[in-house]
Amino acid sequence: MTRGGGVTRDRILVEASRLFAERGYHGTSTRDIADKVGMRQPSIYSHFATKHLILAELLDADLVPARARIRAALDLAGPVAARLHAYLQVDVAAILSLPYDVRGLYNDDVLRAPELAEQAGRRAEIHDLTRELIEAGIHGGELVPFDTGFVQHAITGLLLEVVRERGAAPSGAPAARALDVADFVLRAVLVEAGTLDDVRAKAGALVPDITAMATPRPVA
Amino acid sequence: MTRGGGVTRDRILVEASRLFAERGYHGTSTRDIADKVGMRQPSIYSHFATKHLILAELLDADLVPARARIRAALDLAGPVAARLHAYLQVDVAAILSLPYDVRGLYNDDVLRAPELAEQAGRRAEIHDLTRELIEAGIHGGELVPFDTGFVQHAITGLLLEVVRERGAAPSGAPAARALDVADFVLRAVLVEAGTLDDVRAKAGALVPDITAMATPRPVA
DNA sequence: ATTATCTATAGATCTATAGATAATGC
DNA sequence: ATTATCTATAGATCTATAGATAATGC
Repeated sequence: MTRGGGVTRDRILVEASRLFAERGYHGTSTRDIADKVGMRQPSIYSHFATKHLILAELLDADLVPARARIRAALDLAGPVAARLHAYLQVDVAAILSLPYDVRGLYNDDVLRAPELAEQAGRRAEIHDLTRELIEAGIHGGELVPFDTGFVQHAITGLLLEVVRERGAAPSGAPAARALDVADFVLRAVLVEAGTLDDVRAKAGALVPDITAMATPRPVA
Repeated sequence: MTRGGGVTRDRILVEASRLFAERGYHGTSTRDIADKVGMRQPSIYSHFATKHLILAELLDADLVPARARIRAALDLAGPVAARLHAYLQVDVAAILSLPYDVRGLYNDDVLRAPELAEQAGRRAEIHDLTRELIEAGIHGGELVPFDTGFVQHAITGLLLEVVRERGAAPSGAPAARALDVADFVLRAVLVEAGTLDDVRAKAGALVPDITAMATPRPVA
């Protein structure tokens, strides 16, 4: 079949993501991937010039929309608490809905490879923007003055662990877990515990905005 | 030198832990480790029968005391909130004080290897006991009824991320970050936000108990 | 006599390239 | 004419073992 619309390419990405999650990037050979797809090992190279580029594309599938989401949360107006709550909901739901198994993507060791410097940079940028949002909330007195870096790491840790919990398949009902994460973080950092219901209500109104701002317009 | 008291063996463990953190277990060769220690690659095998056993020993250095800590927290009497707060403090401080670079140890993919089944079992046991403590707190009305598994994953994610934040060297003042983690989690799960100061005070009193119960008696 | 190191190497990988073959598009 | 696959393979690893050598303990 010629011009299959990238079906084989997509299958390589899906199977590679599963194997990376199962055995890690270094523990997965191009032969392993080819076997799962049902082709010979060198045929992988008809679709990707190097093994690193497979991982880079998987990372970008998560990182590029994730960066758009945190930017959207920063660009919106209104209380930080509601924007943070909405951002977390949208972010968790989006990650849990990806067609790939993202569990193996964020092992720091792999991201430190020079071939993935661009992706590492994107991730650092997301973390910077997250700290910026938290800092605004602390400065405005809405959020408890934890160390900003600590809160960013806490959020990252929560996201990674929720991803590990989901397992291989995209989650059927990610909304419930997304709300758990948003509630957990806001309960931890909100100064006025009594305002959580209000924060949730305002956040609910912002969710469509963030989703819309972070959804790339269809190219075709 | 004969009978060096295991100095070389210890150096292998330290250097291996750093390399595993930097490039991952599969991305680190026994030659890489030997180079750092300053010996030839096969000499590693005078101290460890297989490469997996190096990782197993590093994992156990964390897992065995960690299991003792969560057991201690479960065995103590009194409110769950204070015990959970104390446990988190002691646990974070202990992990941050380990002489190894623990960042690379808990990538799920490596733990799934059959050679590390024993360590995977220990880790699962720690997670079970953590869920048990949380469940007791929810049942007693002290903690918000989040999904127990979610809270356990949240704690695990926080711990892993704090470890990544610390970097390669054992942290000089782990107590501050330990308190951050304990506060963050308790704020997130405590029903009565106003009782946090009281929880902290009670937890402070429990810290020495957990530490004592989890410290193995010197064998010699 | 025991222990830790060394050199040399077997045997099994792994990534990536070269070049042939077959199938579709124009 | 273009594209995706295949077979074959180069060249570089990687783990682990065999067996020699040197240094200390008794």
